[in-house]
Amino acid sequence: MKTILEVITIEMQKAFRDAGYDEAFAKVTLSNRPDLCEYQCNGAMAAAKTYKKAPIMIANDVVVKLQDCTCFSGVEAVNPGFINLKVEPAFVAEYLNQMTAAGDLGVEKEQTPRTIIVDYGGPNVAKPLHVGHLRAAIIGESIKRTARFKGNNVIGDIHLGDWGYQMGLIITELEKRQPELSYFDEAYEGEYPEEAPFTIGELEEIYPTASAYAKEDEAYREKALHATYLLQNGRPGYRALWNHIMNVSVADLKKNYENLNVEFDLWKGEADAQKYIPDMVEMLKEKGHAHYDEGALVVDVQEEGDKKEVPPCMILKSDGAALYDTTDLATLVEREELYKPDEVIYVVDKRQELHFVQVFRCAKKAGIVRPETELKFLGFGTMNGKDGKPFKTREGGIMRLENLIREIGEEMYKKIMDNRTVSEEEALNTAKIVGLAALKYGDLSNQASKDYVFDVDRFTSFEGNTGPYVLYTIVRIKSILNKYQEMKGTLEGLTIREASGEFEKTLMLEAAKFNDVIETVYEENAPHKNCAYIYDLANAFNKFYHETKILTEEDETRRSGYIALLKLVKEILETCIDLLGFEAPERM
RNA sequence: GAGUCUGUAGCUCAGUUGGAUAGAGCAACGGCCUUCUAAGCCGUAGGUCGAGGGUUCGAAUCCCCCCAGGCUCGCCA
Repeated sequence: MKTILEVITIEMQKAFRDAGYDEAFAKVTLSNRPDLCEYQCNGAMAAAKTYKKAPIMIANDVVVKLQDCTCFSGVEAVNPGFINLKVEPAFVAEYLNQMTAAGDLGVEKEQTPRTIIVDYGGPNVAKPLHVGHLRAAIIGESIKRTARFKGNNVIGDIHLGDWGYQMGLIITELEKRQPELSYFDEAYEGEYPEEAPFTIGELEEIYPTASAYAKEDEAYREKALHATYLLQNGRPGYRALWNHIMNVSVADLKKNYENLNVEFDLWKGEADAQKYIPDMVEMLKEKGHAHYDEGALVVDVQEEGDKKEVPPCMILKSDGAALYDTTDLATLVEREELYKPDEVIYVVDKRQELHFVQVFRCAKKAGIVRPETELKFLGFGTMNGKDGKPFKTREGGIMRLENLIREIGEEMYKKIMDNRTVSEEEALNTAKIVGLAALKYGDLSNQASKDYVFDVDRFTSFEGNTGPYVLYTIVRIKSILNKYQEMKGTLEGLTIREASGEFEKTLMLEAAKFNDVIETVYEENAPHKNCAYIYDLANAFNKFYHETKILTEEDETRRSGYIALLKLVKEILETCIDLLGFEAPERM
């Protein structure tokens, strides 16, 4: 169904036409003066130049034509030329009833669904997830869910860092520790064991150890590089080890992302793209896109209008090895072949912007993707500590993600046990849900592209504009609805009535914004606007709640109207937080 | 050095893409629980929107120039 702004704009367009003006000026927006009106149109001022007329005169002409419109309870032209609109309570109630009946709250699906790949996550195997991975996961998940809600075919890809030097390092260190293993015997021709010769804990220790050795010991480094080379060229023992590393590591990653309520459709990685590299390099050379410069194979991506020099896209190093650019390009080749995406969204640290500019230009220039394929870079800022510097543990180290999540969960658990008398088990479960909401809301309520201050104390205080506040609001609504259902046996078949009070009308107008908000959040890839909206809606509800006796309302028509409204508000809030990637508990 | 992003209340952030009197939360102060969950609600105080110039009916928003800070700048990812 149409958004409420669209409905009102259509009325406004009609009025502009009837008054003899171009309907293009009839854009209606939310009012920025809620004391004066609920919606407004500033088109008369924009039209003043075209028609060489005072804006107020145009506004007056339009207002006359709006007099019979049943949507409005008040239409007014105000100097210098604002058109102020107050909507009829019955109109809003009717709109909300349509939303209730419409399924998915009346959100218009994409007419021609597109295939969208969201590339987020990007963890390296054999390394623990840390706070640096948090934003990609949280933001990417929300982008994915929103695009999917709008009816697109959305594929989330974790894009593992599972290839290259780090693997050579691990293999080298393993060989040093357990040279007797069959993986290192070149003459060995039997089956390799099914059990990995290490646990995830050992693996996480092996990599940093090996990395440190390699920096000090040149021979060790050479060995690791050679091991990388042998792995990439298919030495069976190394491939078998690689499989073990992958299995052990991916199992652990899945557990961690599950705790974050983040789910990938594809667990592809850099390794999957490798087989596309030789043909791609050949193509780039053949078509004349690539040339050698200082020994390396590069593709120029400088374009006219660039304010500064854009370095070429590096395809092969002087020693013939592939690079970051190469892998990302080959991944696009793979994606084009397997999924033919209309759009690929990269949710990565904004510091990688230049790299992606190079890759995107090269991919377009060389025809790796179709000209109409949208390649989007969604760079996010750094998560800083209270001191404004990148977030660290109290000891100054990098914070592991599982520790961060656990700390927040424990903090929540304490608060819940302090406040309420619930069973330990329920408190633990609730703490987990609320903690995750605090974490995600805290992140998503900031503009993704900006750095933000991650303040555990603030997020766990759950006052004001926080995830827990939103959850608390939902829980309150659930509680009322449950009680009503106990009395009446059902919550079905209720109708929202026109508002009888100011707070109720505000709440209804806020609820009616939902479709417009989702549209904006989707188009702009802006989850923080989703957060801002649910905060406003939660506020509107809490104000209404405070001044209205809902369950004890004696007029049953009015009471069932309240309940119908609450049911819709709850559904909106739950839908919104689902798009943000968290959920509400039954009680708090 | 070049490019780029950021600068809004003491702190953390919004600001509907040029609209009317710049908004929230936290922190501070004052009120509201025998009544649907007080993790809530109401109120007070807090601003030269980094500085200056320009564009126009109108600028936190667009342009120019400074100031301060972050980030990036070919064989790492």
